[in-house]
Amino acid sequence: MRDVARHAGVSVATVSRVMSGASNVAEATQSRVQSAVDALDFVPSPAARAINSGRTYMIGALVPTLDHAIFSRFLDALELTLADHGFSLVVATTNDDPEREAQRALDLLNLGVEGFVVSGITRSATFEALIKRHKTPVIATSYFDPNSETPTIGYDNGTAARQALHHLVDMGHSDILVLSGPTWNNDRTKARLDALTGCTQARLTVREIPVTVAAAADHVATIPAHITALLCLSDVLAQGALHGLRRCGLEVPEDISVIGIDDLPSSHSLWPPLSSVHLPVRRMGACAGETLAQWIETGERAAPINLETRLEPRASVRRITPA
Amino acid sequence: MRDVARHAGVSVATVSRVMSGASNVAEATQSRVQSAVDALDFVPSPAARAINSGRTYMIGALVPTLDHAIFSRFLDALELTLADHGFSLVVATTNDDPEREAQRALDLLNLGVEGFVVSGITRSATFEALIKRHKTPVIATSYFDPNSETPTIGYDNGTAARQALHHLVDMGHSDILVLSGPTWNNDRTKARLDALTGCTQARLTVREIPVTVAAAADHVATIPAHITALLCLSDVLAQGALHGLRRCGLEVPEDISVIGIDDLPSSHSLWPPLSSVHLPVRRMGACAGETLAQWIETGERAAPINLETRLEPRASVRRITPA
DNA sequence: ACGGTGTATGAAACTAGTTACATGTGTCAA
DNA sequence: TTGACACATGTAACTAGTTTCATACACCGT
Repeated sequence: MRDVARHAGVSVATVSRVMSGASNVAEATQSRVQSAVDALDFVPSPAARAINSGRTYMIGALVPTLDHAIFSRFLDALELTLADHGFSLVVATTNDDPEREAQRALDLLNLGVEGFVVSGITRSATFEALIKRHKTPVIATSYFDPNSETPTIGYDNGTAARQALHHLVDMGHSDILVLSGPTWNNDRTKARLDALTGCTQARLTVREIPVTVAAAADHVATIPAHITALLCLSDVLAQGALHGLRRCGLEVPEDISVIGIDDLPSSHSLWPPLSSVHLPVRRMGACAGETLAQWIETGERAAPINLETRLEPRASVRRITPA
Repeated sequence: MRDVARHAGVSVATVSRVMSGASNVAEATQSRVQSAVDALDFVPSPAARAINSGRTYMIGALVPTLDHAIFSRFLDALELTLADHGFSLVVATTNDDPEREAQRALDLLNLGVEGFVVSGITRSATFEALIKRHKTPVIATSYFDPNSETPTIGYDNGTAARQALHHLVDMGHSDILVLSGPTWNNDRTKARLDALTGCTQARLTVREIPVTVAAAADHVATIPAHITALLCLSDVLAQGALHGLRRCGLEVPEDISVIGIDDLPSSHSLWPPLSSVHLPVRRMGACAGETLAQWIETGERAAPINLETRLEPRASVRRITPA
């Protein structure tokens, strides 16, 4: 900038004024500075600006993975909303590992993020200490708990699981196999599972497997004969189950009913169309972005928001008369 | 930092040394500074560090959308690789709009990104001018062109389209409907389409529709009777087509064959399993990350990389004997 | 006792901007 | 003609750290 000032025969203050939307700089001076800027290919340093304004306009998002429709939809909506508020989104993946989450949080803090959006409410002590120290706003998503210390913007995973279960029960099913992803370090899955156990209307058998199409497809080969319905705690598992059942020569829903949770965009165009519980992840992303932007601008801590999940009954669940 | 120095009874230089991995600071002084840091909850300013080092360790990614498996897989791999090299990923979506891409690029530049990963090779003049000025490394992906001015790391979209076409031709199909997404502002789709027109082994009818399951499902209701195969330029369209054909009472592949391009993870577990051309997007993400990191560290311009696409023949294409 | 060497530390100059305050000039009204 | 005021601009003090260079002191060998 000193160079530009010298080249234009003005002071650095004047160059600074021109660079940041000149308020009261003479027309002539303005163009003289602009020429110098062009001649020297001058670009102002973002870091230097940030040091003065104290702002970076960056938000960090910590998600288990980007390679899953549920998180990428969420992030898409989040990014769109944040962009509207002048914020940019820095993404880091945690693979559901709290230690890695804490490490990546530190990285983002060292970048200068002004706030965080994270998945779930379980965080390592390191992470907790970090955000307390930096006084960084954090919003937890994919979860709803009005009493959580960090504001949650999401849905009640227990309710979602119960909606799926009740649908199966309503349709006459009582021998149900629950296909779950790992509950280790995953409070969303744990909440879904916890809501199911203790249910007295049906006999539930729970199986914990990796959340992949292949694992679910392989697993359904070993389903006990008395099972009439499959409750998959995520649509990816349900898709795998559908595939695996077909491979075993079983018809859905004639031989066995299947329901999922997530309602991925592709689920309704499967064959048979997959019954599922819709999770409002786009809305969640927009809400989280809006709320976090507000929090940062006003300094007022965000309030938790509960978004409703919705049962989407489709053809993969059949009504049966109990034996 | 001045406060910490005063509190510990040392100079700012010493505090600075302690904060950045003390090399030669006396044990006693070190702990005295640490106490002061803890007492005052001091956290160093990333902006001030950046201003001195001239580094931000941020990479910007510009993609059409996050809400599409092909881009989110790519970004997942990219983020993982960049993290290994100490870089963080800032994501911005462009919706395939060059003007918006340029705007978002400017935003990211004002954040201080040290490099860009973009989709395709078509950029607005504004964008071009911007990166020339800032001398920011840019890598174009999802495309391969060894002669492009910006290095490309990706696959040949024309080859991918031809692989799909040749498979259909090999299986005896000559009356083919091509379902394409919009070519407007999308050089990847355009390249695929261009590779097909001029083909003499089959009669091609091209239809351009939005890239959604619903649009494809609706469209297949109007397929001319003589068509024996559907070539979808993306798996999302193929999935929609599969769904729509079923709705029309047509069997795949008995009544009509369908092939896609992308090979989304879910495609092989559809019914029927979808034949497709596999695009190595994970590898592309890893390569792009690796290469860009190298470029930034060494200053040596990256070389283009061509990744092979691969035909995945599955059950959705049937061999027929030409009438 | 003296000089050489090494380590620990501080003062001040640096990174690249922004901004408060002072100053100079020109216009207009009293 | 002079005071008041607006406007344009420069000076210098800020933002928050890093780094160079100088210095002080301890230790060791002669």
